[in-house]
Amino acid sequence: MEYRASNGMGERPREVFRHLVEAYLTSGEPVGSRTLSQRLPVQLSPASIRNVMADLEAMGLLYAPHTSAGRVPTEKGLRLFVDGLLEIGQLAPDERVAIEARINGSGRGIEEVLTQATSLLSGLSRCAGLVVAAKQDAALKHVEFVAVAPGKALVVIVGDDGQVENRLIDTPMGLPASALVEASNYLNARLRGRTLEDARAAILTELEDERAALDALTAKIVAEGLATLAGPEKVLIVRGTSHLLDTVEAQIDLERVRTLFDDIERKADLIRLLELAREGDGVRIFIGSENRLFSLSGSSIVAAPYANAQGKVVGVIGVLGPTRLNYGRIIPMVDHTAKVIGRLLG
Amino acid sequence: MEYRASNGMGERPREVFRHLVEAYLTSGEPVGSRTLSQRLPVQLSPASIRNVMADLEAMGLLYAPHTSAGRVPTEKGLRLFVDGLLEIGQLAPDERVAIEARINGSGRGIEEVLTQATSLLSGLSRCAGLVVAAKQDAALKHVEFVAVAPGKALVVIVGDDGQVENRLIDTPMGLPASALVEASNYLNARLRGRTLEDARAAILTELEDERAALDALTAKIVAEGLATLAGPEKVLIVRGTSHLLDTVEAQIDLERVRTLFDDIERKADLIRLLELAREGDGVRIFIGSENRLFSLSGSSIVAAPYANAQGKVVGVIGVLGPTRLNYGRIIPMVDHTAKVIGRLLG
DNA sequence: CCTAGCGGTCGGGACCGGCGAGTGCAAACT
DNA sequence: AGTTTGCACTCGCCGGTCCCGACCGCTAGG
Repeated sequence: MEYRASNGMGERPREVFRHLVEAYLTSGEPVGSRTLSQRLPVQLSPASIRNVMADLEAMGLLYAPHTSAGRVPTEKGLRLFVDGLLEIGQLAPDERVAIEARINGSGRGIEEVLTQATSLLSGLSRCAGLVVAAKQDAALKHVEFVAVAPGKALVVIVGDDGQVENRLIDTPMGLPASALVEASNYLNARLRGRTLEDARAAILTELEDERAALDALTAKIVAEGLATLAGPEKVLIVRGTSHLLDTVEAQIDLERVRTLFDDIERKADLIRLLELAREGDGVRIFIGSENRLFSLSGSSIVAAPYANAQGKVVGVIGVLGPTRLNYGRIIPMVDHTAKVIGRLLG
Repeated sequence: MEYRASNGMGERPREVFRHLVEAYLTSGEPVGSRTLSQRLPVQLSPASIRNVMADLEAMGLLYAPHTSAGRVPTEKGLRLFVDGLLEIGQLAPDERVAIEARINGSGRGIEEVLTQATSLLSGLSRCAGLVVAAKQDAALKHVEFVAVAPGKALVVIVGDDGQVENRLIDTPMGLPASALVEASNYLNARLRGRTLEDARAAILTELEDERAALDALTAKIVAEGLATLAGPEKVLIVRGTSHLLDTVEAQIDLERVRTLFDDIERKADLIRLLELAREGDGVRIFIGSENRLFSLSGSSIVAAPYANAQGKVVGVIGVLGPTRLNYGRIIPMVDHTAKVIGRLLG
């Protein structure tokens, strides 16, 4: 009569698997049956463990780099581990304090806070730290057109979060100053408190239907201003990349690290990947080549979204390291950092 | 009767030295007397060359990593080489074309142009590419104060080069809108066409002397606006860092590369170093640990300032790689890129 | 169902010797 | 005197061998 867990594994295999992964995570080397039998809480001979491991290997959770080496978890195995078996540690009190102190202590600018948080995370986790701050869908507070030269005007957009954005647009020659003022007023009346994406479509259709009480020139300015606001710009901050060279694996397979650096610089793929972490509000974990977006051969990402005062997700912060990283320690770390940032944005 | 050059070296030693460095630069390995004797245009036996090399070693220009290895130039030797002995090659026509096409073809935004140029440089030189764009002393075109919330105003500064900058300032409660307009007008009248640094001191003293025809409130705004404009902000763009892992040396001495990455991220030192390249208008070269600012152990920087239409230096572009890089090829490359950028800014 | 033991496999580290590149010195050459 | 030749010596590197330790799978026994 045996207890069967939902994942279709008996109690013993599960325990063996869990300890194997934990041992692997700290050592980075293949784990053999002997080591495991010493480590396991229940008394179990190496031979029995070998049998269990053979089963696990058949399930695709483990593999042996070569005969007569220990076993290593596969990506599938790691996934199972983090999904079900991982016991998430408590954040060490000193780390908790460090995070709060350093983040609260940094300057006021939002970008500065994020930079601080990232480099802190990278330091604590000894991985690369990442932040994506989406500039796009913050609610708007104010829009202003400023003439800067004949035929040129500047659109200044101030977000609710204090973020400021500006674009240069071309204006028709001989545009009266009043048109700019009018355009500003028109947009401010409609945009305030809404997100850009939100308002844009509505205003554009309104303009097309000529329901707006604007003269042609002003309407043109408004349209042009809106168009430039389209760009879904994201900013990506990366810190502590040098940690990517720390691991033993990196020394062997330098080529992999090279492509990783290139990917980070290209950044587009990385941003797209991190965007996936926005859905759902917990920590998300991407292991190895689970997704095609990013050639993270042998790398994992642990990322958590952070929200502003209105509970709206405005960005993602996380950590990038080898698949073999201390998930139990890093997950609460990322989680807590995201929360602290969220609190600070409120 | 022997010809003696100004650097206190005979003709033969100089030739030997030059060829040794060139050989080293392409191979990266210590160069022995036999190899050199084959390479040298004049017939000379290995033994004679050994004698010459012994002299050069005594002068501190060469050193042998161990007995019975070839010689390698010291930093002092490299310095001498680039200063006097280096024959600067012509830029290959296809490279010239590539540079011009890619830079001219990129978008209009100045930052985008620089990013393109940097990643191009990094690609061609197979090193990391660097740009420092100084935001500070572009001439100003327009300044505007925009009220965004009670007690908050935005200062928008538009530079001659189209660069836009903004800062949030606190304003006294109950500030009339007219004060902001007045402040804008006041500053525009005085700032236009001058650089920030230029105008700032003058205006501040004028304010203190109360010579300005402004009411107290407006004066306060102007002062506050000016204060926030102080920051000598620089932007650093780095591309192609993965090339730093290319060289054979890197594989051996990963630790060095690690600190290099950290330095690049910290960026402050790097910027300070690159700023040195602004003085004088040619290409400047920093070899190894010649300067204390930056722990560029084993790294060199080749950098050139670029100027705007007014001939004012507004930034520095360059390349960061191992000391052992093909100076003859890279120097004209950096030089030309800087010129193309300058032309584009005009 | 577990355990103990056996035979087999494989990677890694230590050791050794030969090879080649390069040096320095001294003697011979021009 | 400067240059070349020859020679002895020093290293670092490479490949081979050997041994050890860590594992595994299998089978027999509790």
